Parts: sequence; structure tokens; C-alpha cells
Amino acid sequence: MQDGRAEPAKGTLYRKVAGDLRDAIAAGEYGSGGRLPAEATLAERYGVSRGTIRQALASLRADGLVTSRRGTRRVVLGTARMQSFAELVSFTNWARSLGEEPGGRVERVERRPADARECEQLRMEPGGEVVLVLRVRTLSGRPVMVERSLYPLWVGELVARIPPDAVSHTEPLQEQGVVFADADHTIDLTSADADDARLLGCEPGDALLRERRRSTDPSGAPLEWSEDRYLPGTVAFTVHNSIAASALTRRHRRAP
Amino acid sequence: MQDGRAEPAKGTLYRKVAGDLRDAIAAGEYGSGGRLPAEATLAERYGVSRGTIRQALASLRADGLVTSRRGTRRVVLGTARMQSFAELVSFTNWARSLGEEPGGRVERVERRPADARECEQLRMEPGGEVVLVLRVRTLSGRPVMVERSLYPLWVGELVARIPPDAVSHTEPLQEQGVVFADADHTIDLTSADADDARLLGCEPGDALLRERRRSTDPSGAPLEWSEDRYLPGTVAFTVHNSIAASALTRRHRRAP
DNA sequence: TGAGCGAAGTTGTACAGCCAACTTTGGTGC
DNA sequence: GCACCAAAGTTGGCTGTACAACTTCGCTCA
Repeated sequence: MQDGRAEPAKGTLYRKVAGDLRDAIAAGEYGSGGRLPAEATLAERYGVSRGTIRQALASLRADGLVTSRRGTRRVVLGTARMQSFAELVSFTNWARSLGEEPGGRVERVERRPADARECEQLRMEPGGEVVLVLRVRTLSGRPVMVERSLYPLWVGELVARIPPDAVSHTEPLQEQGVVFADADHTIDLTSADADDARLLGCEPGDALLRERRRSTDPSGAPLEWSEDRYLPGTVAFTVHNSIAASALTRRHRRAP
Repeated sequence: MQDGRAEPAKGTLYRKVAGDLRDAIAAGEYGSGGRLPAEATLAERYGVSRGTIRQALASLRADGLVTSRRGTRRVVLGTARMQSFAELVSFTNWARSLGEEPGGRVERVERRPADARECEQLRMEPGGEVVLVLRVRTLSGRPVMVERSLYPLWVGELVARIPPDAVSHTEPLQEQGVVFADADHTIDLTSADADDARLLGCEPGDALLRERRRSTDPSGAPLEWSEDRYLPGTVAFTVHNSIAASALTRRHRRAP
């Protein structure tokens, strides 16, 4: 996604249409705050059914590119927009999309029994073993993040076989057929411990931006429970939300 | 949403179905990691078409409640799940859903011309005026957040009429017909300035969790550009993401 | 016992049509 | 000029159908 250029957007019709509309919006074809053509118009233009157009537009809606309400044509919310969390699945992809050179070095690998909380998070039998990986991640050579990942054994064994200085872990895992499909993220603030301070070059107790992440594969099986700690100023998380269809809208007052 | 209880979920069929399924999942009816009934089964059970069922399930999917992939029934990802960002549209709602007593006090209201960046963010003509509101927000009496909000004039005038110690600003605005429909959020870390330190009771330079937010109404018109600064440990942001339908899935390896 | 294959089950994509709900616009009437 | 109303335009919601793509499971066969 982030390399931009005109990819045919895979085989399905609605994705082709969505990609096309995304490009048009990014090119400012409708302007910021401008109106998109009506669904029927687009359907005719692309030679597809209205349902397909609606599917494409739902995708733009989910990304916060356009509004959507009954009675009026869709309005462009912003002409440029980043993939944000879609890229957050991988530090490597995110870094590359910024034009930075990502790197990483595994500091410690440890195999040990999981405690009660870890078992629950990874949906394992009590007493099962997990693999803990401590890794420092760099942007153009400068350390910016410490990653502590907990894997179930079958993933951990694959991770352990990856060279310690590999840029990406998700890519080799993907080669092995391990797909990260879903993730829950929790973002807050924490302070650096001794490991963090040493690896990031800050003082113990300094504030760090923390992202905790639980990832599952397409079948819903937990793959990873991870805690990432970022140096301040190196990263910002972005997300879009919408009431989409909320109750109590009452009468709507327009901007003059 | 957050008061839980069985609301009929408005008039539409698919929302009734979605609400019902949400309740069932929350009650653990299918278990964590369990399989949902097939679409056809649900369609028959509820007496609606498969399309309607799919609409309901898409809503659960978007909330990260269930997986969704071709060939296999949907899998429950988690039995309990918070609304997270859906509640983030309002500090008041969020606090109440946590059982805390929200409060707030306006510290400063200022009407002044907008600079170039502010004009762009609020999509105004250059030289237009904006209203700046500085407010401290409390949880059960304890200050946890400083909010700096920038409003276009027509909203700012409504805000200025709200009593300084009003618990919620969005609720009276809603009464006036101002609906916050969409928002973009950026989350990172910053340090307290003199105002923050005084109002939050911390030291200048202390780290704070920062959320910048740009909200629009249903027609896409900017309503607010706000920067919130939270004391550490008072709030965590959660979000769910999914590849949903990514390319390069290759062959998928299952968890044993 | 294990590998391979095929059938059944399930979701994804696409089409077509219908009506309801809502917004906008323009004209009518005062 | 202004308020009100009617009509046109537009999206939301729902049904029904058909086929494609994929997963799972059990059976057959070596």
C-alpha cells in the first residue's frame, strides 16, 4: 500500500474501484470537502452494479476518507491520508513507508514456562512453555524502540531460527506461513527500566511511549503478545473513528 | 452503549441482530475461540436474508469481535471487549463507562484570528476568527487532563454560552444540533508546560500523554481541533486492526 | 499408518430490484 | 423578501439469486 503506485489492486471489482477512487481523491480530483459522484453515476461509469460501488465506498468510509449519510452525496474528508494502523502491523513496513532504514538486533531469547496471565493471553494450557524475545529496533541506525515479544512455542521456535540481526521478523514468519491477521493495541505511557535505558541510550525512569499488542492469525489463534517501548518523538499513533450510525442525531445544524 | 442493558438497538434489522450476537458473545455463549453459526443458519434463525446477517457480522468484524475468512465459520476473538474509541468521542461518556465521576472547568476562553495552519485545519478563509478554550478535566475530583480546543466561530459562540463548570460540552452542543460524526486522532508524548503543570499538579517538563483530535460533523465540516494532555497512568488508548483482506497470504500454517 | 483426493460446508463477490428515509433545491404563495 | 411545501436526487436497508474461492473433514488407497 505504502509504495503508492498504481497496483491493479487484486482481482476483485470493488477493490479496483476503491483503489481508483482512492487515487482520484488523493489527486485532489474532487477537492477537500467536495462531493463524490452519486452511487448510480459511479456504477454506470465503472460498468458494475450499485452494490459493488457501495462495497468500494464502504472501504473508503472505513478509512475515514469520505462521509456517508442518507440523502446527500458523499463528501471528501481529506485528500491525503496515511494508512496508519494498517502499517503498524509491522515496524519494518512502517519505517520503510517513512523513507527510513529499519533495523533490529535480538538481545535475548529465553524459553520458559508461562505464568497464568500469559497462558490466558496466548490461550494456552497452564504450564505450557513460551519463548520471550527482547529486541532493540533502529531507524537509520539510531535505536528508537525496545520490543519484548512473547510467542507460543511453535512460533517461538521459528523466531529463534531467524538471524539475530534480521531487519524484519514478520517477513520470514510470513514465508513460513505464519500470518498476522488481527491485533489489539493498547497505548499508554511508561518509564524506562535498566534494559530500556541501556538499549535506547536514555536514563532509567525516563518516560517512554508504550504499545502493547496481542496478535492472532486468521483462525483466531494467538500468535504474539508484545510490549513495545518507543523513545519520545520517534513515533505517533494515528487512528480514525466515526459514529457511522449513532442514535440520537436529532436535527442537524449545518455549518454556515 | 456503555450502560450495557438490553436496548432494542434502534429500528433496523441488522442492528438488532448485531446487538443480539454481541450479547451472546459477551455472555460467552460461543466461548473464546469458539465458532459462530453459519450465515445461513443465522439467517434462518432470525428470519432475515443472508445479506442482513452479513451486515450485522461486518459490524462485529469491525469491532474485532470475530474473525472472518472464506471457507470456515467465524471464530470468536474475545468474549469481553470495550468500545474503546467509540467512547473516546467524549471524555464524559468514557469516564462514566468506567464508573468514575467526570468533571471539568473552563480556565480560559479567547477569541482571536486564526493563523495559517489553524485555517487549514478548520477549513476556513484566511483571517477568519476562532475560539480557543482551555479546560481542565477531572475524574472524581482529581485533575487528569488539560484540553485545548479550537472552534470555528459559529461553534465557539455556542461553547462560550455553556457554564464554565459544565461536566460535558458535547452534550449541550448536541442539544443545539451540533453532531460530532468523525474524528482523526494522533497519539504521542509531550512534556508539560507551565499551564499544564499548574492545572494538573505536576512539574513543568514532566511527560504527558497527548491526543490531538480533529472532529467533523456529518457533512464533513470541521467542528473542532483539539489537543488533550493526560497525566500518566490515567488513560490508555485501545484500538483494533486487521488485515481484513490483505494480499500475499500464501499458504496458511495453523497453530497445532 | 499416512498421504492424497474429493465432497460438503462456508464465506466472498457480484448482480438486480424495491422501498424508505433523508437532504437539497426550486418554486409557490403570502 | 420570506416561509412553506412539493419534487427530485441520493443513500440506507433488505431480499433473493448465483457462482467462485477456500477450508475442513472423512474416505480411499497405497
